[in-house]
Amino acid sequence: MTSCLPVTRGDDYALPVPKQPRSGTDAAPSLQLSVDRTSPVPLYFQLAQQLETAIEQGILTPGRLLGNEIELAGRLGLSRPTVRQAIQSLVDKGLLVRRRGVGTQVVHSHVRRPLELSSLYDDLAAAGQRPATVVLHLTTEAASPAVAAALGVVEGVEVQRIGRVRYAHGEPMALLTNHLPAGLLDCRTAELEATGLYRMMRAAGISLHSARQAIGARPATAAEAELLSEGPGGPVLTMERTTFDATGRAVEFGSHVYRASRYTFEFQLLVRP
Amino acid sequence: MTSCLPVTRGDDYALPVPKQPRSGTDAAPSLQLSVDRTSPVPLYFQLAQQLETAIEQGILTPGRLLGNEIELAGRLGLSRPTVRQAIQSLVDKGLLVRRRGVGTQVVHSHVRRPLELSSLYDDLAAAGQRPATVVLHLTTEAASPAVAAALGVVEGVEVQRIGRVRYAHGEPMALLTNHLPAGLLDCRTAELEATGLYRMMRAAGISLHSARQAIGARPATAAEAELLSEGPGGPVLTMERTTFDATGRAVEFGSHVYRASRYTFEFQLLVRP
DNA sequence: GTCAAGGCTTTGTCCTGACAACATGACTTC
DNA sequence: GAAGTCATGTTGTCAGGACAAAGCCTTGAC
Repeated sequence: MTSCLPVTRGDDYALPVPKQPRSGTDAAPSLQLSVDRTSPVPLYFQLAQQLETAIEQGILTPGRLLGNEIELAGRLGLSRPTVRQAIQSLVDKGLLVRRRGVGTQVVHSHVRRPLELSSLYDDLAAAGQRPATVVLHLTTEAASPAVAAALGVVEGVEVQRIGRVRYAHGEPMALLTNHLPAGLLDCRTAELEATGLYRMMRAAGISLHSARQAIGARPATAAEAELLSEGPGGPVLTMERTTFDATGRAVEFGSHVYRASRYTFEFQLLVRP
Repeated sequence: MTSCLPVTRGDDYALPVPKQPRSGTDAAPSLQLSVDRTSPVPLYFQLAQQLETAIEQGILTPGRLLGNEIELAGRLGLSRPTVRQAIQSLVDKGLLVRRRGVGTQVVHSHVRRPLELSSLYDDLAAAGQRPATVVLHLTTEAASPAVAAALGVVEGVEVQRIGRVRYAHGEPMALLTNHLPAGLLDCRTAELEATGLYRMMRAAGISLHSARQAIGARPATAAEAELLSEGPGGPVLTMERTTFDATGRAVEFGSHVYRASRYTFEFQLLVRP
């Protein structure tokens, strides 16, 4: 267990005016950072997590300069590449900004999390809206041309089809239709109604890697309006998504319809330099 | 200029069956990679670009294994960290997948580009749809509560307001309303009608860093329907976006309305592990 | 007073070397 | 024949050092 004390370093005892650390934004972090070398968790990851929580908790305030990398490495007993790797991971997340000749700075608020492959179930649960699900149908059928193209399978091959209504606070929010390659996931109605599809897939060892999405809008059909308790012809948000695993095989094709009056897609995104 | 020849390495002259490189997916890349040490372009970046174009052009086919990092470094006269940095940048883009003990593999098709901070103008131009713009108004006004909150300024402060109609192939596509902090950008109608707002901002040295977006839908108002040549009450897609620069200051707040019958948001996204 | 030159600080890039963790296939043993 | 074990190959992690490039501030000259 390597630890490090707060306050500044040892170059503050000589000069009367000890040469402020340059930038107007105060530096000299008074945080306690430490790494545990006996832990199997990588050192750079330990450091990154501690910095991230410090930012989240407001201990590292926006605009604040981190100490320079060399000094930080020395304080923690790490090498500079390790510290750089930790910082880089937070830069990739958009929490820090580096400027050569200046230092590394905490980004000025606002930025929270970049866009992730979100699941409606988790989003609702995180927002405290008690999600609930009713399975409308759960069948296997021959892949239509559109489904076959999305999943990258031959037309007419057997695929699993899941139809659900998702509720929040007892109100219908969305109509979810999903197609999965046959045999990929052992779906049962009880499970589908208790949790989200992505959770089930992850639990089954399917690693979600990337997805292709299209978001649009159109008037609701009569059947959709009925199921969503919406006026006929009212606008609905549509989202089509094909999800791929790490090897690039499509593992899911979803075609979802949301009540426009109750739902919007919100996300954050970063510009890569 | 360090260069490297195609074909395999020198361990193929002894054994009758030269011990295939393990995996079923063929390895032994026959690509020509080279780095120019006199160039100011970083070595890792040169390598990353060459690998990326090789993947885009299909020279590196999906599922194919890259040679291992040590050998690749040796062939190019680079060190392993440099090669790793190049590979890592492509992993971050979703083009490659690493698996410990196995190797680095080209991702299996589909994946193209992750979501970027896209500009409608550039998107249309890239799709070959000749975008055109008409400026409706270009004024400065006192910030409304909503605008002030989005831009992080005090209510009532002067802000610039831009209203535009964006056309594609002569058809109206979207109504764009943007608010900018006063004095940030010298906007002129001629420029606004010739290019996109983001291009102007980048050209003015404003670095776009991150953005917060919300996408929804609603019925069009009478005025919107008129401007968009859409039936009254027809569904429109709405997008609100606040863009931040590297220091976290809001540089733009946009409130856009798209014809749902003509436009959908399409994007790719990655899951970070 | 203004502008240019130089020095300092900090991150960016790159190298060398080493060991650990994991996946895979072949071998051995039961 | 099946299961466990070992060897091998690959990426993951980490150290320590060196120089380059860029930003910022101070100093100096005009």
